[in-house]
Amino acid sequence: MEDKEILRQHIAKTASLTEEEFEHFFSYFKPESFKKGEIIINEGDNVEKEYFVLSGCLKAFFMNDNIKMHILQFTMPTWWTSDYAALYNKTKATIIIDCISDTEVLSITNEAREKLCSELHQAEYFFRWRTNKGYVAAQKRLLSFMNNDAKTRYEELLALYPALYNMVPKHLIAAYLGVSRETLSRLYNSSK
Amino acid sequence: MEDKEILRQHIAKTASLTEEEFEHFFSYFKPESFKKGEIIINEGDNVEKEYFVLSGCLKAFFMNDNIKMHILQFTMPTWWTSDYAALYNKTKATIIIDCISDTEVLSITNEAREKLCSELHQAEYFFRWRTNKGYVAAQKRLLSFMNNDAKTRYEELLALYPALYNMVPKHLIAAYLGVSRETLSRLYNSSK
DNA sequence: TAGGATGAGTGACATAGGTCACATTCTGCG
DNA sequence: CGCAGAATGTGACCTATGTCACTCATCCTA
Repeated sequence: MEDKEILRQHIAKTASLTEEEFEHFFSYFKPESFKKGEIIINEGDNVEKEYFVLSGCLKAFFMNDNIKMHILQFTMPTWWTSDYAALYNKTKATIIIDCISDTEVLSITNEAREKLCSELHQAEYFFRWRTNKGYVAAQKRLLSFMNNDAKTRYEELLALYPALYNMVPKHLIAAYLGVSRETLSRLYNSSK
Repeated sequence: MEDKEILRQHIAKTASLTEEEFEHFFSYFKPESFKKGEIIINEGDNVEKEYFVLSGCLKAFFMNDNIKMHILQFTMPTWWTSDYAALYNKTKATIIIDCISDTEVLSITNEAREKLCSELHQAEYFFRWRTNKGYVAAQKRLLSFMNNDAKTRYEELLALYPALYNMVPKHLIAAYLGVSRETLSRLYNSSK
């Protein structure tokens, strides 16, 4: 499917845009491609854009003392990502976003999004609902952290994204679940 | 300060409304009062409203098997709360919101908020940014959970909301931090 | 095609934090 | 005023998970 069509269908789930409005909406986005391993946002960067993934897979993570990696999000096609704290507050990036596989995105700058939102009420509506959903998902994950042990979280994750199991290395899954790779290895070898 | 004024100043930090627009905005809200211990949203309820706290303090929490309580949020004056998963998706409440002290709020129904947002572009803008901030805060808390031990999280919380220490019982702070009350007690008695 | 990354499994041990039991305040209200 | 429940502190013990050290398999790529 064409880039534009992927975005169109994604937007259409939330907001109603005329053909003309969508063309305007789309004109603010810029296609970009990245290679596996490439870093899109690095710690300390000024963050200017957010990204809508068309194909491939990204991860957004925090590095603790250059030792431990904590993954906030795997970003699959039709999901959005950025260091939103840095993007919204115009501070330096504290998280890193890089490519688990070759990835194509549509990017939009903070400035362009705000312009778009002020020009087009339905764009504002769309971005409000996108974040609403993200907020609910973040709360749910927080609750899962507080309430469940590592094994339950592991099973939850696989139920939600079966594709991940074969797509990303296990030590990254461990970094998402907040356990060591050794513990993760023991968990799924014990549950067979 | 009058209720209306509190809301006005809160909105003004994000959005620009004319006097007339704010009157319209405000007309959708309804003042409500609750007593300490009163339950505002209970598990299984249909959730129709969200709440803007004027005075007092609420907590939003999840009960695990009627045994363990996990607190998602303490809601202090000028913060918003609801079971947003239930409110947005029109599902039954899975979290409980009750009053830590006598509390006054302004409530707005889901329906009214949507009507308001469609009528008034700046309202849409306001609610978009409110959730943006909530999302960033939720991510930050998630990261803190993954990255820090209980003691660090405890110190973080007190640094952020010194008022909480004297306002809410310690076992509730423990339920927010995701540790047992015994552990919390040991933490701050050891750090003196 | 060999050698160095990279990913993964596993045993031994350390430790943060949970659980249980009981003692000790505090506090609101009859 | 006094007492029943909350709220809190603390000791003893348990358990999930982390850490370290080592091994083995896989897969690039020079």
